[in-house]
Amino acid sequence: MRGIREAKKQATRQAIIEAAVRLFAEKGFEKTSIEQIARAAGIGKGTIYGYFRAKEEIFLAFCEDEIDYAFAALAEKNDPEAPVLEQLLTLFISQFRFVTRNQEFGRLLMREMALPRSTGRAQSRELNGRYVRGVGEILERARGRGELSGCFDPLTAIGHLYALHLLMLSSWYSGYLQNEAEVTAMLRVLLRQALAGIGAEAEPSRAERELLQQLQERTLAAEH
Amino acid sequence: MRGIREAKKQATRQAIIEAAVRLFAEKGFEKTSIEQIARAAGIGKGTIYGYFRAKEEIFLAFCEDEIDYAFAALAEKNDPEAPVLEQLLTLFISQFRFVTRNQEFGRLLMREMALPRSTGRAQSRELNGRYVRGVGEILERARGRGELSGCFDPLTAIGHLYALHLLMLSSWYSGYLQNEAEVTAMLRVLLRQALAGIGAEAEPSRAERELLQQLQERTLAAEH
DNA sequence: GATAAAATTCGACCACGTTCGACTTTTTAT
DNA sequence: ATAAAAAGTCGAACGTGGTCGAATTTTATC
Repeated sequence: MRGIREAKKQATRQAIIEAAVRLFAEKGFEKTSIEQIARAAGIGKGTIYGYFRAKEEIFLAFCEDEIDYAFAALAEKNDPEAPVLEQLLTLFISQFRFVTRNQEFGRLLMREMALPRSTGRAQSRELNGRYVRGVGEILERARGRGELSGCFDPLTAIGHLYALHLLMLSSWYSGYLQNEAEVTAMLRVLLRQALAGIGAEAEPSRAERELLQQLQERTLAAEH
Repeated sequence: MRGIREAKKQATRQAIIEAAVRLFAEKGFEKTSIEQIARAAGIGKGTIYGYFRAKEEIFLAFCEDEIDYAFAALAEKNDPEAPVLEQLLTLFISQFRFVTRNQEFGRLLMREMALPRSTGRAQSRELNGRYVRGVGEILERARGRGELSGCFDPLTAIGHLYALHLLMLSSWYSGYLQNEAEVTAMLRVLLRQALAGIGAEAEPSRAERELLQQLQERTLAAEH
């Protein structure tokens, strides 16, 4: 019976994650102690470190699961034949919602994903890679049906789009964009512009101009 | 004499920063304890918290000073009549060098700037704002001398460029870009494309294609 | 100059994340 | 079946960042 250990181990691991997530959601990440998690999971404090190297890792493990789920849900919701702009918007907004459902969770996750410490690089790249490939597929399909002019470089195109995704999250966390409506409007403009560079058409609009004006004041004003 | 306090206060503050920076550079941020900083600054542990609310804040105060200096140095080095692409590159690379001179410093700083906790928003916006305005000025000058077609929106243009700056740093910390040469080459391509969208011309190249190919493998490959 | 009020300093203290090594349970080898 | 090895468990102990209140120094008032 080689399996007794394996089975227990997975069960314990899951128990830790579940206890942790429940407590994190209740009281926040920083206000939840390792000891409380251990108690809630019915194990000793030190045992946790046999499963996770640090408190943060428990949280990231949970995020990985959540992201799996979110991507699956997205794939179901997304119409692979919709205009490329709409598909990208769906992807970005879904990421936005995930990240902002709990602000603290999202910040920790994004910090680890976008600016990982050297020990977290592999994890970061795995998560980023999934995202990047998601964007790539959308672009590839759009090219396949002629929506994008053929002469674009997939890597740099993805780069631009990924950059906008970072910009969106950063703007949200810095307070430049304050709600989903603003985020959506801003993304629409920026994505359209980026796609124009890639090889779709872009036109300005009216309500958007107003938002831009408003944001301009919020962003460019010097503080002193 | 109302000044005795003020003078001492500034001196102590500076002493803390200097001691902290020296120790951070010697042993790293996390390996340096508050008590060690206090000892090195010749004061008690608790006193530090009269000047800074958290360990991290000591470091950020130092960064602000450094950034002042870096921007001043940049303004001196930068040729305001050079092609817009070169000016942007100078700015981005200077940021890159600052941030990567000490990897750990840079990561902490960028995390605080790009994804601030709510208490750090003001600080984040102040630092970001400086950067954003720097980009804006470069664009404005370029437009003034006709290098950019007049019909671009300054805010979204800055958005795209700022996004690329985030992308660059994230790619470096995730290990996708591994040295300054790669960063420079990649930035050149992406900036040129972004500027084309804004209203300059862009053409591909040869050596760049090779790098892109190489990066594509590094970035898009699925891990399993 | 004396005294009250306010600001500042300090290290003992607290709670926490992480490490350690003694102990228990499971696996492997004979 | 049994012993040795390996893997896993545990809470005491350690070092840390941050708090607190008593003590000290500076400022304000007369």
